[in-house]
Amino acid sequence: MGKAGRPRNQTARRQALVSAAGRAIAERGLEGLRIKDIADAAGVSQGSVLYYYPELDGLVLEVHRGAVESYLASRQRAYEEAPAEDPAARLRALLHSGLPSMTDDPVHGLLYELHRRAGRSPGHAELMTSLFAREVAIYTTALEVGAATGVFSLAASAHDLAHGLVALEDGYGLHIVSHNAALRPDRARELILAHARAVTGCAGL
Amino acid sequence: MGKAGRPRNQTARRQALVSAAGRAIAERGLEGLRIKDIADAAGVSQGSVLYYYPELDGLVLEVHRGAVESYLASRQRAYEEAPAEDPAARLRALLHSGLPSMTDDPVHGLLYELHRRAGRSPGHAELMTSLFAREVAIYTTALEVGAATGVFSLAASAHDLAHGLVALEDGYGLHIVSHNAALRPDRARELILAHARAVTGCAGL
DNA sequence: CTATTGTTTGAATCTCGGCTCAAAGAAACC
DNA sequence: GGTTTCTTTGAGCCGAGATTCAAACAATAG
Repeated sequence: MGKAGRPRNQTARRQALVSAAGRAIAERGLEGLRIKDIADAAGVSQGSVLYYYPELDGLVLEVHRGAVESYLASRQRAYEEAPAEDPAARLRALLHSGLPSMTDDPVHGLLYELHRRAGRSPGHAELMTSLFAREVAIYTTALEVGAATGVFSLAASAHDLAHGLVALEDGYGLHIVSHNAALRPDRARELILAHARAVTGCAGL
Repeated sequence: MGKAGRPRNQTARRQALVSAAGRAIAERGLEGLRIKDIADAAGVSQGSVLYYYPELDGLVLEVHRGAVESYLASRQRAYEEAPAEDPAARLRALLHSGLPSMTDDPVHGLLYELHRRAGRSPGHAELMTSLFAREVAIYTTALEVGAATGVFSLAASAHDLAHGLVALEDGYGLHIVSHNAALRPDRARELILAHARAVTGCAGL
């Protein structure tokens, strides 16, 4: 009764599809997402897409999950690559990594696009919640380290201040990806930095 | 050569359609918006919707415009209804009017839904830009009055602080309408209030 | 090799919603 | 009454995209 046949190698193909779907969403948005786009981006036929993801929602959720993870990883990296003995520089690097760049930023654009589903889909809401909490955690650490070494003197609890910084980023970021003409990325970055200076009492930021 | 015939009364019908479309969008979102939904909500046939708005985009833009105006009017009202001799109370009222309420807030939900189009449609981007600028203006006034009467001692220019408050609202509001489980409206309100206290140096907030 | 099962394809079908349009209805004017 | 113009309707047409599916193809075991 030995089983035979071609072995499954679904994980590789799935990852390729997730990546392709991410590119397709970034390009045409969630509304215009067509199975054909995903298939083209992945270099396979429409049938294959359905073979692995009979429900497109599952694929989109996977894209969201991947975007959240890679975004968090990139922020963590930005934080850790700054000199550990300079908490101000680390916080600055963190702040810098949290705003969409001048040109249309694919990562941030994708995340905002996917967050739009959160209001109607528990799965996406969960991912957004998790992203927020983990960003807050990174900031909290950064602030606490600065306070412990005497570089920062915090105006409130590190946790509360971290919430504020993340929310500020989200608010400004929303306007930037939405092409608010009155709010250039440089200006937003400067405003956030000024806020951070105020709440940390650290002029060197 | 006297003209004859039924007079046009398009404005009334157009407003009814805009209102109906707003309700339909709030209910099913922009993605699922169907002409039939608008027609049903307005109590007319599909043909009538097309008669007044051959391009649905025009109707959606009108909905956005209306939402922005009525939202700004409601905030201005909240500000002015608070006692003029108490700048702190006025600022508090303003802050209170800027966050989605506990229950799914139809106004904020609609605005966030419409702002999503801004990244791809110049018309919507313009409305979002205008909304932001006018909110900043209201806050700037509120802060300057408080500073002039000695109730506030501002940590930075009123204009910059106003930007921060609006961005904070947008950031927290985004998470609230997206059902971020870790950020209840009460908590967000308290965090914003704390931030306002810090930058105005006004403990009475 | 054959058998067996996993994978891929793309043309055919199905479905939904936008759009057309001819006809009917309504209001003003003669 | 009749005429003219604006308005409304809804059935039917149409296309875009999802979904199905039978057949072809590939890898591995025996």
